Amino acid sequence: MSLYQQQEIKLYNTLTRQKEVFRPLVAGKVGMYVCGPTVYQNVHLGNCRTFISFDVMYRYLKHLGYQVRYVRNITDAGHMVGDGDEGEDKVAKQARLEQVEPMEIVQQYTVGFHHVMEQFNALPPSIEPTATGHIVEQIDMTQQIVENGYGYEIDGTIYCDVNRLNELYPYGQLSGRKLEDLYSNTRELDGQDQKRNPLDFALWKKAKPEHIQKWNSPWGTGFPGWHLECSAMSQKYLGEQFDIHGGGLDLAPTHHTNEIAQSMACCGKQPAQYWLHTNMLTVNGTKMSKSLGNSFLPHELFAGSHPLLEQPYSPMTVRFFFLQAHYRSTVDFSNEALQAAEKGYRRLMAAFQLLPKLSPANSFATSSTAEDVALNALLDECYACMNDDFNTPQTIAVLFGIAAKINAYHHQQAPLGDLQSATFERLKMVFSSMIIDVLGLLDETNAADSGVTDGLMSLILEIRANARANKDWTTSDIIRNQLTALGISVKDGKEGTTWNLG
RNA sequence: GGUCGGAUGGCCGAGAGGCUAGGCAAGGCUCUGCAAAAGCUUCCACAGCGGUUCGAAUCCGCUUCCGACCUCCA
Repeated sequence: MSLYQQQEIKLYNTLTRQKEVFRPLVAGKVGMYVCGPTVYQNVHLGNCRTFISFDVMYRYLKHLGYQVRYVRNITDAGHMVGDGDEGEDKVAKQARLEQVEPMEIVQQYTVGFHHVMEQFNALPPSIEPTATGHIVEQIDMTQQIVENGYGYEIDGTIYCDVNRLNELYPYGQLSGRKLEDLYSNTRELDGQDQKRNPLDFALWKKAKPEHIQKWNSPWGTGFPGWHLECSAMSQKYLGEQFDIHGGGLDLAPTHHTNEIAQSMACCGKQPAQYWLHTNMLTVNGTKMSKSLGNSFLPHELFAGSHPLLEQPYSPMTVRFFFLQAHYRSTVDFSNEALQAAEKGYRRLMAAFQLLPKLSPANSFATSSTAEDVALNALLDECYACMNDDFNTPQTIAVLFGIAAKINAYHHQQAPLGDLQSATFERLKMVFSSMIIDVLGLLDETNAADSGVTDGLMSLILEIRANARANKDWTTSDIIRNQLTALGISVKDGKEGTTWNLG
């Protein structure tokens, strides 16, 4: 029996604006699509937050035993700079600015993106398709939409007919908007004259002669509209209908709304059962965004090399910081908050390190005790919290409760022997599963651990133990102070001396 | 302007009609050669004004502030 058969997940569906019980289309399998980055610049932290949120969902679903196919695209064409249809392709523009091939831009920033996600310990998705690698699929989908009567061609560009689609289903549903509201707020933009209606959007665009990234199509030379790649690729790898579609909240009103439009126009089906949206990262209460220029690059954060940063923050500190807020809430970046997260993360990992060293003074309980019941309740709660729309902050709160238990057992402030043997095994399994497998936290505080370091530390601490036995406090304190200066903290406990980095 | 979402203790952040959030910071106690760590403990918050209710941070109105989207952004 898989864990998922014992756990009922509820998740907040943007489409219905309520929490719903998660039931995959195919029992035991989950198809998840997340809108990935446009690779024309360094990823910034807002993107990272979104991908870390979905990484935890992916990890948790896998932990529960689901077979998950996680598809996250790389946008390397068709994403426009500026307003309307006359903007320049982002990748092409960057290529022009850096005087290199578009594919060089794509390569450079894709590699950089992967590197950063690896630093954050995010698992790679199952499939990471690119827009340029799926031009044929996008042309096919456009043709199908035209055949179905929801697309029309004007001078080599194919538009999606939003008015007609709205007869089929409520077009603005995902962002809670009605078509007339959308129209009343449409701005008059240059270059939109050829569309029948301002809300119509391009499926395929005619390329100007100077355009670098372009392909042949039934309508002449052109390139796909930005929204189309996600529809075409999710359909190819996950089917016409799949379970979860995710992305940043800012994608909901336009990009995801149009993805739904394309799928409805092509297949007459809502592509995803559950739409999940992560909220924005803010700095001083304002959305962190590329265009506002208030974003830190991940490496600036890790190095502390940004005027707004008082110190470096490690990838795991940042990951932990993100997970201490729910994915649907905004998170505000500040030095104070990050420093608090850093200490909390270390506290949690210190307990994690103690866990394998625990053993009961005498023997385990053979029947139920109050302590045994209390601990089992905490372990159950970890799952209950994750099941509740992947509530990582609550889960972490429970993990801190468990950490306090572990600390108390270790310092013999509470008797480990009050647990039953099976409960102790469960404690070890659940605590490390939650921290390592589900939350994806690496034990950074032990990162420099190696045979040599361990050996040296044992030697040093043995010398110090001798000094202490002789009440040679001077030597003892010199050793401890020097180690502290090196970033190694030494803690003398009843059961001996322990050390760790940081 | 339209639509949507927020305002929680010194700070960050969960929760969502009665039941401890949690982390960080601060105070006290225990332990300790000293320290650190740890455990216990104190600090009982929900923007304002009305209303519903036996009971509201949580529901309903109004007010004030803030943000997001409506152009590109995760």
